[in-house]
Amino acid sequence: MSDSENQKPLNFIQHIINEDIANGKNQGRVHTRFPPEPNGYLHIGHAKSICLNFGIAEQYKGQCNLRFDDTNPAKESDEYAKAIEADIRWLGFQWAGDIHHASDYFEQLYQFAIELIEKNLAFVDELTPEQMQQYRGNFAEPGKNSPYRDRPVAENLDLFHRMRAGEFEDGKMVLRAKIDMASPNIKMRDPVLYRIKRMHHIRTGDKWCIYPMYDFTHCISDAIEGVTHSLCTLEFEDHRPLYDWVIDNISIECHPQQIEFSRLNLAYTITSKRKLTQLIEGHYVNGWDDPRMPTISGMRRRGYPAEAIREFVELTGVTKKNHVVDMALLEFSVREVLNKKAPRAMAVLRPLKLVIENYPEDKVEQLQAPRHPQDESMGKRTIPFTREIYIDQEDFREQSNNKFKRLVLGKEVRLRNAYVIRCDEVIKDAAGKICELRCHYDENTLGKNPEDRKVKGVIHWVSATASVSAIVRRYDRLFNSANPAAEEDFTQCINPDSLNEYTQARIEPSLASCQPGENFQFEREGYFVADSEDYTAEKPLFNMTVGLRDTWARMDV
RNA sequence: AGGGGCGUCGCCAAGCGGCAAGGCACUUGGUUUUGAUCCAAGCAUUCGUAGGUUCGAAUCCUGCCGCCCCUGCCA
Repeated sequence: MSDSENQKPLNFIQHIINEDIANGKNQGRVHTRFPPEPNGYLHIGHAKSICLNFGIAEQYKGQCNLRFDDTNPAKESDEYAKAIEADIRWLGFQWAGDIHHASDYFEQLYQFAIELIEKNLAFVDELTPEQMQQYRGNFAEPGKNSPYRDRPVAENLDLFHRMRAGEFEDGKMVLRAKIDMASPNIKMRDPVLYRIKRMHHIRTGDKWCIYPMYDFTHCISDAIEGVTHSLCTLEFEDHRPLYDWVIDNISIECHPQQIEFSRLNLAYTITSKRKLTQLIEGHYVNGWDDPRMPTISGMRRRGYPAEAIREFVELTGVTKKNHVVDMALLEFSVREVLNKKAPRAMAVLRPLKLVIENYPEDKVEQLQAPRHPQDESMGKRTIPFTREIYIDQEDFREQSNNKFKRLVLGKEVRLRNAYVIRCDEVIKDAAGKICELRCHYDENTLGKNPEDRKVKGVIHWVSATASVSAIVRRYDRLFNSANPAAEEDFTQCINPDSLNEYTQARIEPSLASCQPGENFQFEREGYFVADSEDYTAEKPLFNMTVGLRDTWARMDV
């Protein structure tokens, strides 16, 4: 087959970059950056930006910087910055060189502001925020010039200097660009460049009492770092003329190209930082790394491999269309990765005791089973087989039609990795609840099928006497609405059954000595991960990552 | 109202004037000691809509319709 037949189609950003390279722009150099504000935890939406920026740099043998956009000390913390670094590394990316910070450029930014003032392209304004809003106009009406707009350059220079020196109260003055109050693009109506804010900054401490705004900072930071392609989300499209205006009007060579793409929205989830915080503060979930959270840390604790997240992002593509991606695609990516790498094991979530009457009472057989049915290199594990075992309550019915391929009274079933058994008797308690099954096994069915009959069902099990008790948590979607953010009150559509805890679960012994964070497939159930926080050998705790694809559940029997 | 974007299968998404890729989901068969995996097959006479240009239009032009973003001293 030819290369072209296998080649993935390029996305629109790659087309732009290819054209830039063909035209010799930036001497063929490709340099991107991931610029988070350290004011919260990274989520699936950020994962897209990370994969895109680092991915593009990788593909074009360029570089991708990590730059913290730390221009608003009111919101930022070092704790967030550290968590962001860890999440990026976990996703499998490494930034070029040291970490950058917008605050590294505060002095240069200040000098560029002075340049704008000297060119009569910026002025110090004393309008109150309310006045400024009125002067800005609206979609229908053009804005009006501030009465302070025509101050002499020298006065602006003096005032700006004194703003920095701390002579004025917070909020008393701002530095504004002098562009066009009648612009149909409201972002161009003399945007604020600097505000006075006496706040301790996580990196510059109390050195500054004025802080530059995003629109002034971001483009210059990109240019200083030699970024060639500044990739951001759609809502910044209106900012692009301002991005270009700033770069065009200061003395700097590099002019990065801003390109906007659409955010990654996932059905049945939210990514708004405010709402995520609400989930935590309202104790709807147990922290930022709760396995139901769409945060990177939540997905990690849930057992999603980084590779699966990368693949998912790749599968969703890069365009300018607003879209909402099906959860099914994420789950597909997770299963695909885990199917290959997760060792198999057996665990019974809802144990039902089963006694094999023709099996000797103190006999224990150490059965061998492959860790992976399609990958012999993963080796084998040992599973003890005994007279008393547990099966799942859902794998037994007193009577059923032959669609039910599990254990039925009077019928046979295969115990996975072990023998064929037949159920002879059901024992119930006073309330009529099934509490024990009495069965017989066929000793000639280990590793082979009976010759005279067909046994179609296979169920999983663990030894009653040689298994370990464990807690297993199963998760379902956090919201019952496909678009929780659009609900009047998103907390009203929280799924009350998003967490199901099985406290009586039993696991095969090999699972009791694993490492926190290890992934497994519990056969016939799904993929599970040893909890990275609360797993101990004494009290094993597993989280369900995702269930197996289940065509049985779709049938109505 | 003004500005900026976007409309191709249930969900993503190629396509850039020559006769609708691919993935997910779904359906149907086959293999199987996981109702998993794997394998095979099916799944848009049609590209928001109405006109126009052309031998030929998802692709070009025009009008309309729909959705998203913008009136922080947030990023």
